[in-house]
Amino acid sequence: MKKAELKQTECAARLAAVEDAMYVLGGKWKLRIITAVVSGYHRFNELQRAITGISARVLSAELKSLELNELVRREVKADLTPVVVEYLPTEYGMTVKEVVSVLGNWGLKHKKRITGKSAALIAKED
Amino acid sequence: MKKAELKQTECAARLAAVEDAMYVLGGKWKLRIITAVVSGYHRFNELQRAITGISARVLSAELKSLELNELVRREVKADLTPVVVEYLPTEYGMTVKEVVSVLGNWGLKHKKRITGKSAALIAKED
DNA sequence: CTGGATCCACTAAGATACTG
DNA sequence: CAGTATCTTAGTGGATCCAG
Repeated sequence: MKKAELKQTECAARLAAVEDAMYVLGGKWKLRIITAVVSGYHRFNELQRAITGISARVLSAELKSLELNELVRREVKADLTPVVVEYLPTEYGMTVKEVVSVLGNWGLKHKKRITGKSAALIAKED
Repeated sequence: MKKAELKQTECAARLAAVEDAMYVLGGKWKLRIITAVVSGYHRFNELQRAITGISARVLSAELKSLELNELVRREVKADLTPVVVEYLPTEYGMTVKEVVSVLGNWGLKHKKRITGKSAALIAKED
């Protein structure tokens, strides 16, 4: 395999990794939910109130996904009624902070660059 | 405004910035296209061949979006037939490299962590 | 060759109602 | 309280044909 081909392969692998990350963290709600959990909202209905606009259905699905990826931890506090369920942050979940930070910084810079210059962020009413 | 409220505001602003970034870079194709352009594919059909699976419609739309955000530059080489159009990387487009890098690293680590442990990246056949 | 136009399929997500 | 079930809607992307 030649050098150029190696480069191609590396590049594809990087892209695949990026897509994995997007798959786990992307979408409309995942980061919001992680943030909320980290911020101290632990109960289901608490989260639904904190995250304006999310439906129970979606919140439920997203929490399951985050739990599978070990970004939050689900803990049943009692098996008597009323059942108390808590979603707690994991130490691993904290590792997304760096990602969020870099992404956020770029987004901020980009907005400054583009705002007023054109309608680039158009159709995404700020 | 109290300290806690300030924190909330900051947090919301960060999230908004992250979402802006996601909006500009996210989706199925944007990063792929940027990568392809940076890698030396400049013509429309060249890009379509390089990016396996993309349709002309989507490529066209994505390129417009990227151009609006100044991540690629569209240049018409001749106004005679056959018209030659080139999509070129901008220096600004290079600033996404850091983002891609961080995202990619996290994605890679995450895959290693999760693979085999569960079906977490499930339904996303690798 | 470079796309625009049209039509269609798929999926994410909203609304609402309901169960243990 | 903590979800699930069902229905519906909106956005995204694919396929195909067509025009400059």
